[in-house]
Amino acid sequence: MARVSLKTVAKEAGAGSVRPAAKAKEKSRTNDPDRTRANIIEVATHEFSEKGLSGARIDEIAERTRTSKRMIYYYFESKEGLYRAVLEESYRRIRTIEATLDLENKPPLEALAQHVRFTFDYQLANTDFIRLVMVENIHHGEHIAQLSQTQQANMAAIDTLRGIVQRGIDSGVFRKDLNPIDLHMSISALCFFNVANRYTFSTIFKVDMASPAETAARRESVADMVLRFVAP
Amino acid sequence: MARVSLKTVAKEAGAGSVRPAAKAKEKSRTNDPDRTRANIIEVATHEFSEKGLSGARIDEIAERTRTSKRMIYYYFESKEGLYRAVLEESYRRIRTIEATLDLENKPPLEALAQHVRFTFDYQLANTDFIRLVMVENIHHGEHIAQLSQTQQANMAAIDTLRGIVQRGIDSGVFRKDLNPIDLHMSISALCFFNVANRYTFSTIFKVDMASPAETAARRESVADMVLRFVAP
Amino acid sequence: MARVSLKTVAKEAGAGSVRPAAKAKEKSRTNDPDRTRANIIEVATHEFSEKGLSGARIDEIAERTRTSKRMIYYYFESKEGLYRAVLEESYRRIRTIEATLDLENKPPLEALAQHVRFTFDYQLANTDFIRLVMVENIHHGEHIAQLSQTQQANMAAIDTLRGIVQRGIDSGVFRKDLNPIDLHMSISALCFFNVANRYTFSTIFKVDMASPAETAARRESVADMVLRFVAP
Amino acid sequence: MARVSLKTVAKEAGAGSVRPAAKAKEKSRTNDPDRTRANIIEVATHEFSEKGLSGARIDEIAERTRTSKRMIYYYFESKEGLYRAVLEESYRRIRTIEATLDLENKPPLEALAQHVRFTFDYQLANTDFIRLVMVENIHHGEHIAQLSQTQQANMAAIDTLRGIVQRGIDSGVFRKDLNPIDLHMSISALCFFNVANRYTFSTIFKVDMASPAETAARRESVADMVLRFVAP
DNA sequence: CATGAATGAGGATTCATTCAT
DNA sequence: TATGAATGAATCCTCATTCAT
Repeated sequence: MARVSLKTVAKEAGAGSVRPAAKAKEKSRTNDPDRTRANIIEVATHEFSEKGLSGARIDEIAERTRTSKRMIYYYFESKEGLYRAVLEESYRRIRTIEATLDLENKPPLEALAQHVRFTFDYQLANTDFIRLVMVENIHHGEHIAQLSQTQQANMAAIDTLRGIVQRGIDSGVFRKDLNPIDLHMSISALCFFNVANRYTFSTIFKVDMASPAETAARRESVADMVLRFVAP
Repeated sequence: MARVSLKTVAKEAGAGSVRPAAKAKEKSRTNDPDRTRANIIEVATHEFSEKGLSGARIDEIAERTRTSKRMIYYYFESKEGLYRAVLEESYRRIRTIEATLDLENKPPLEALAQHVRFTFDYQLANTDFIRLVMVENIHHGEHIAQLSQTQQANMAAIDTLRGIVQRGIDSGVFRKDLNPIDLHMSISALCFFNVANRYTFSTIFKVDMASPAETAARRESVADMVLRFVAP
Repeated sequence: MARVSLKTVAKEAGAGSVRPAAKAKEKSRTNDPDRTRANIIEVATHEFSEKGLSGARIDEIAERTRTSKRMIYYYFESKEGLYRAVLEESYRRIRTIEATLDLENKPPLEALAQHVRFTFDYQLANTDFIRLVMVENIHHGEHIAQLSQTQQANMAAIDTLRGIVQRGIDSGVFRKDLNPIDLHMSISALCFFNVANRYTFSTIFKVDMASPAETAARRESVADMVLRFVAP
Repeated sequence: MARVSLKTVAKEAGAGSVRPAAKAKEKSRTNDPDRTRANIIEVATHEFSEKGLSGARIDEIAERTRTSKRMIYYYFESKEGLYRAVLEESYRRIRTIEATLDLENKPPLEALAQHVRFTFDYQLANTDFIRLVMVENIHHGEHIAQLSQTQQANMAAIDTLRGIVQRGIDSGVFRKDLNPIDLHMSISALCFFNVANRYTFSTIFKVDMASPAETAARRESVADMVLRFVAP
């Protein structure tokens, strides 16, 4: 069963934003709107994910940016505008990534296992995204609701999954009464928890959920649980 | 298989604080420190869970209280002190509740199913608690870490579960390589997600995760997934 | 020339308030109004002298007291009332002390030297008093002005000094045009500075004005300066 | 013997900040950071000197300013930050002034007399500075200790004095065993007292220490005392 | 496009003082 | 007398946002 290595799911946030000439904080005038925007979003993504929407500070975001506070307002209008842009970009990224995995040609069981492990690894490697989702839920999803249909577009994941499920049922290796959305929710839940509740769980159960050993064991347990769930 | 009804797991927060004579906002001098404290915690629990630590406002909490802002500082010293008290109380409550379920005398499979359904229902009925856990994780668990060992004490749930797992393995109805903590994590993850990620998931997948129908179906799917997971 | 040892001018504040049975903070009910009052004043004297009138906190004073905050208001009515009582008591004490020195029977030069050294040592040993005077001057003397004539009564010091000056002039060892009040002011100024400006002076000139060596040298310099000043 | 007139030592605080067009409280947006900063410091100097660090109110300072409370925090971060800036500026000013007096070319006795009278007059004319020093000592010099070495730099006064003393000893008009720092302390003490303890002393001795007559007489007495002190 | 200065509205916290018992 | 609980009025400080250049 092919494994999707962590390298494959390398941290997405900020990927593509490698700026060779950008020495630490020289705040040189870029005059490249796209880069400026991208830089702000990159910084803001991290800040919002670390401190939440209310906890993040525009001043601090501006400071870690290659540009100034004024530009944040110029491009995003308000703190919430910036937050929405961050949210949108994070969701856009995951959609893009999920679409690149080619699982269509693998046998259903293998495809499902790979999908689960990929999801697990992706979430592990993109804690910023996971935490943004938490933040958004704390805010009752009011900002994601404001994004256009396209922007909040149904994740590619569910389509992939739907395909796998169908092929699995058709070939008789999955049970017939599977609901793809329900299955997706279970997979999400199992993967999400590891990142989202890491701190409280680690504290209460005196384990380090972020350690490689725990992580590896957990990944297999999750995959195992999902595979057992779909078996006829 | 006995079902634990929602009634059984009625919302805990505020239980015991039913004060017959307390008309809305009469703000009379109580001179009953316990009641004052409890009232503040009750209100604050809700505010923090709704808006997060940074998003909640002491002024607003005070306003919804039978007492004044000054009293919050009198009893809890600071916003963070209040938050810690809220966290502690929420955890204390769940520990108490979990300990009351009598699953020891039921056959392992039935006990496990009941435990899963209870967990699912408790979390559903106590969204404040779930959201507080999210909030605390957004804050990197720094406040729960400050509570004493006793206060962050290992949940009763894990002990219950350990017992069930042992009995299940002994009687041959569970597979032998089960890890109670791992199992607990899976159950938590599956139950938690339904409350925690309700908003983003509902928005993206155009379903109402809070609806009774969805909820009931999901509860069974979760129980099913867990039972399949432990099967030999 | 007789020296008044530091022992002779032992710290006044709190003298007489030695309470044998008062173990650290047991807050036993005293039911002895005078002792309660004295205890409050003792504590308050120190607090006001350390932090000033605005800087001192009633809560903190109460806490260091054998009694409670309520008693402070019971006895002194307000923070300012307490401060005035503290001021009054401090001035009363110095008057009492100054009157006990018997310098009348000593030759003028020796008497003056002894008086200067005593003043120097008394101030050194009673920094609380000195600092209270500073505090009162920061507040434009408005509280001492509220004390009755008797309470702000001309210090005994000036009478002693007047006597010495007269005898010195009469016996020809002092010059004739000495003004006792002016002389008193000079003596006060020279002694006061050592305690009052200790911190800024020590910091700027990198010396430790509170050290025994500095102190001893300074005492002699002051005495020398005064004696040279009165010489014919 | 040349006298340094009061005019020469005109109140320093605020010198240079004479702004012809600044009508009382027009609060127009200046966009001149230096002026804004200077204006805040000028006002704060007076407030802190009048009421002490704890007694001064940021609100009140802001109100007397051409700008707003927010700007105080913009430039000085906190009440203590503002206080430190005030302290630093006051010390900077006196250093500057002291350095401008040309006493090097005058005969030692005359130079010393002039130095003493100048010190006396400067302190009299700059009560704000004197009172700030008192305030700082009430706070145990903790803020001056936080200024950099340069900022708390040894006063120019001591260098001047050292030169005079050396010349006086060399020319035989001063006694040989003079210690410049000790002499400086005596001069400071004598001058300081007149301003610092004005209120309590005036109240107790029923004189108006601030009156021109008292002041003039005292200036001469102080000069006299110092000159007698240095005589061989 | 870009920046430092400026701001009003709010937000956490503190304090002297009073009340109920 | 004595005490813990309670309070209103400040008081310090912060934040998202806007203006002048």
